[in-house]
Amino acid sequence: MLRFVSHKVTSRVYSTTTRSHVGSTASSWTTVVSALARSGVIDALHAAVELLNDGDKPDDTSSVMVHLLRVSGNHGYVSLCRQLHGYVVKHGYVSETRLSNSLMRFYKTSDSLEDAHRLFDEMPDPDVISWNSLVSGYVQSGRLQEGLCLFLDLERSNVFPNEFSFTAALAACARLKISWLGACIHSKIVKLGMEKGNVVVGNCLIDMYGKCGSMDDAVLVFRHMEEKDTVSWNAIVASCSRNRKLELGLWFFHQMPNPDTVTYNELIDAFVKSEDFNSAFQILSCMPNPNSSSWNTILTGYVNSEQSREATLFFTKMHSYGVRLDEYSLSIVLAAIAALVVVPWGRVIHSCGLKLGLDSRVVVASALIDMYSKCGMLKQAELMFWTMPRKNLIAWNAMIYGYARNGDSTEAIKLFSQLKQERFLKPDGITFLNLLAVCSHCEVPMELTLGYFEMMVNEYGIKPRVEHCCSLIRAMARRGDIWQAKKVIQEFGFGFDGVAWRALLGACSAGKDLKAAKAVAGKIVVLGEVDEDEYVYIVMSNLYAYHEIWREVSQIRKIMREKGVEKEVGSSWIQEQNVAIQL
DNA sequence: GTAGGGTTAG
Repeated sequence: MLRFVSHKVTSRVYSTTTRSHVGSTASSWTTVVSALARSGVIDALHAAVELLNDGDKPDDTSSVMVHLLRVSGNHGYVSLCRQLHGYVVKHGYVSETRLSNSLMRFYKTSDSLEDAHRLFDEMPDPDVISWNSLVSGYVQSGRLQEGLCLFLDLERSNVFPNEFSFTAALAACARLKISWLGACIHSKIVKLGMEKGNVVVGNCLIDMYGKCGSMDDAVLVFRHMEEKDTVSWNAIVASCSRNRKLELGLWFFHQMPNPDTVTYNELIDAFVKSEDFNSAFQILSCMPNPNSSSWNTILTGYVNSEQSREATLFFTKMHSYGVRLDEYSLSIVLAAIAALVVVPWGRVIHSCGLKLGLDSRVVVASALIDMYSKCGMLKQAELMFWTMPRKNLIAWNAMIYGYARNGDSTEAIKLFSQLKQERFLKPDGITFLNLLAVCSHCEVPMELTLGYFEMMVNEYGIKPRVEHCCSLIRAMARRGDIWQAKKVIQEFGFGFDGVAWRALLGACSAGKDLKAAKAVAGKIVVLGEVDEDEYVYIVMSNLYAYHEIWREVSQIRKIMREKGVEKEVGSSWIQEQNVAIQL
């Protein structure tokens, strides 16, 4: 028995008319299907459900089911769709590829990628559409590696990939910045003669090369495209903006026939990235149809250039101008507020989110977790985290970071083990960075810390970055194991990275180990990175002062004065705070 | 009146 409860009360026109056609099944189903295609959707669904419950089976059941699934899926009738799936199984239509494809589309659009995948696995012969649907499902929900693995499975299967398969894979390569695979796919596209005659393929290639930092290749693809649409132009302007080629971007913009809002937003982004906020404002005030994104781009620019105060002022301006605030506006301004540590403002944005119905969106909720934990309000952060309806990895990472930042290693580790139990989530490089950070400045046994590091590399295949090694260095140095820490730097090939040595210097300084600090500072001098900031000078000067070697202290102060890296009032305290938190 | 794809803000 199927049960359909629509969102609104409807008349039963269709059910009565269809009832009168006793015996003429075909015509009633034709009525239903044509109604589904045009208007009167809800009535048609009611009629269809009644027909099915009456045991009235359409001749072309799979076609009718495809229609019903599409329409009820589009209208958000999730329960009805699942029941239709049951009907399909019960009446033995599951092995029909096009019907399964319809069901897959429903599952992936209703956030049940796992159900879509399960369905795919049960299909006797999936076609290229089944494959594309699943690959794009993974790519669109941000599970890029899994999407790419599936694409590679498709390549190995007996199904032949088409343009749609390649565009989905290229999108994943772009976001993961895997240019070599992107280039492989490009050559395959050329070999198959697909690079001409399909604008979307060209657009994806421009975007992929642009995101991978290969500006020249992006331009080359753009130049060779026979047909260009607005997206092609926007993609090339975006590539210029991303790769800091403001002049080139402007040049393309002036050639462009019909710029749209996205084009102008890209230009705003290009100016903001080169910290030319005045030009960005100018575009915002002159462009034809500014939207929330146009404003958000400037807001993001302020946050990224560490002008949090300006960001909050700009947000106020957005509000007073009546700009529609979306989930991104809220999450960006929350990042600014978190940096400024102003809880009352954070609360205002929280209630703003509640009012707009955006508070449970992943970006907003994660930003709230981050803001509350940066303001030391862990209980509030926890409340946000546990009440989130769908938690993605960003939310988990934000909460682990919250514990790490507040020095609660027990809770951080507990949450990490809970994350490991999650079926569809996998810790990433950021997760381990937060976890190792908490190990490095709390009383976590060294074996456990090393265990996490090895787990990251061996179990999850994550290549350690210099930041991961810095945490390990701090953890070792904290236990006085400066020379083992030094070995870590060299073992992982970060010997030429000033960041790693600075981390070690910080560790030496915390342990008041002057001898080791002198050696490490010497290394930084050799690397030629000593003039980058006053950090090395300040650490050494403080360390000499601690050991009461005043001659060296005044010597360093003299060098600092000469080089113009004068220590500002209070900056030493800030430095120490930074060393203490170091996340 | 059958199913699948791309660009911007995070």
